[in-house]
Amino acid sequence: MNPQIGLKTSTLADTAFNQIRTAIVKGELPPGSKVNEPQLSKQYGISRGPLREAIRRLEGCKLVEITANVGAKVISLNNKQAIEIYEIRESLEGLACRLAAQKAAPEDCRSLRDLLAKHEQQIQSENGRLYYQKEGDLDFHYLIVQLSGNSRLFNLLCDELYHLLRLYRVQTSSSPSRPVQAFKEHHQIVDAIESHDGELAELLMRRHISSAKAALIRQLEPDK
Amino acid sequence: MNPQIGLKTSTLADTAFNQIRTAIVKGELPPGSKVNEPQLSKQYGISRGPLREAIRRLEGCKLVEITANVGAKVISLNNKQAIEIYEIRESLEGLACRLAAQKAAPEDCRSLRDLLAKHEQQIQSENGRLYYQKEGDLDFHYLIVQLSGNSRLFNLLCDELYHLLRLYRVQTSSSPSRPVQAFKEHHQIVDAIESHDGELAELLMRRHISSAKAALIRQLEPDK
DNA sequence: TCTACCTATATTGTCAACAATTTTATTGTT
DNA sequence: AACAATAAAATTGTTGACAATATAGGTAGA
Repeated sequence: MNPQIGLKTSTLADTAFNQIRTAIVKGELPPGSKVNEPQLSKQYGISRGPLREAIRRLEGCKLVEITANVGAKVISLNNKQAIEIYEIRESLEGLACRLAAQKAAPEDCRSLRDLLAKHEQQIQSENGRLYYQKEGDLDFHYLIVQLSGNSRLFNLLCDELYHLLRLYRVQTSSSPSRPVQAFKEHHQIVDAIESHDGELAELLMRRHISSAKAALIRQLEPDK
Repeated sequence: MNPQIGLKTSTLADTAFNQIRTAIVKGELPPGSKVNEPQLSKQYGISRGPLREAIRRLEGCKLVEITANVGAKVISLNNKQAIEIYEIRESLEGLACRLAAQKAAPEDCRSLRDLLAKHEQQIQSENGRLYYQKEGDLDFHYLIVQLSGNSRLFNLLCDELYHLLRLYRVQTSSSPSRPVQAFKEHHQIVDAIESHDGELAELLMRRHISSAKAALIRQLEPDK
């Protein structure tokens, strides 16, 4: 009788989109590899119609590149492109940080502190440190973007750029190289947000990401 | 014999994508209106398959919103969303400007000067002034983003955000309200770029767009 | 008149078949 | 063996039909 509130029915194209995106970001579909429609169609048990719609959406997210009459290929980021993404990220997360500082409520700051505390605990053990290298850093950035209150910014960063960065990490099998330093910088950023100093928060975040970018560039071997 | 170099064959989905996108940005498909598949399919003389792929790509560009089993609607930007876009634009074009200043070659600066001169001529006559209000301003920003050399940034701004701004302008039938002042600011920005002062160029561009945002907010009536 | 329910219509979601193109394999020639 | 031309296979592009869902309209009852 009730149309099952909260249990939103999803279309095959949507679920395929999510599945393939996950597969790409996890590296199961390696960068540069071809996206074979008949194969995936069989694999997911759907016909090519919805599958192609999913692929078109992936194209919109810049996760695959489509050539007419040839098909889709999983995107492969070269170093130049990775640096481009870092530049954009530096700018946008600076913005997110400034906005977050301007409008952060006390409970928002508490959430940030809680997250930092959790990270501190995890960073005690080597295991936690590894975890932090992998996901903890992104968690922090994720939360700040959320606090910025700019939903389009959230979309842009969390639904698009972060996926690309994950992809790049898998591709180069590299992880953030400076967890302890990053952790300190996170603390400074929260301090700035808590005192509603938007300019400082933006500056610190930009520096933070710029350092990460510099670390990335440093470990690059000469690339075409 | 030759596979027709330069005459790249395009797919029906691609052409439909471009046509519909233009129709949306021009206002022929008004914001909030439903995207009817059978109707458009008939209108463009193609079947629903490629049409749906085109719509999925439009979803990726955030120009339509799709609800499962209901269909696609042309996006309608409320004031909050427009401000969000301006915030992002401010940040990203600041970045573009800084990068452009860092790497601008003499001929790049000449291109900028030429464009400004052209705008100055046009701004003499009332007609030109109207033209400048409509497109000249975007031309300038377009060129700077190009000079930044960050191709993903170019994509983001020129292929996505600018289309949304055009859409919003059509929607509210508003045009940039301060062409003379904007023109002056453009000059300052080019000066900064020419002297390779990235920081200043970024600052000026952010101010420039921030002013536009402020003008927009000023002329807003209270919105839900 | 309003509401609830049912019916009819239209629209979206999905599929399988066909056409067009590209990629791979094969053959023949030098 | 290397190369070009050709044939075969596989893949992409497109279409029309059918199923599932949502929308619109109409009828009965209060």
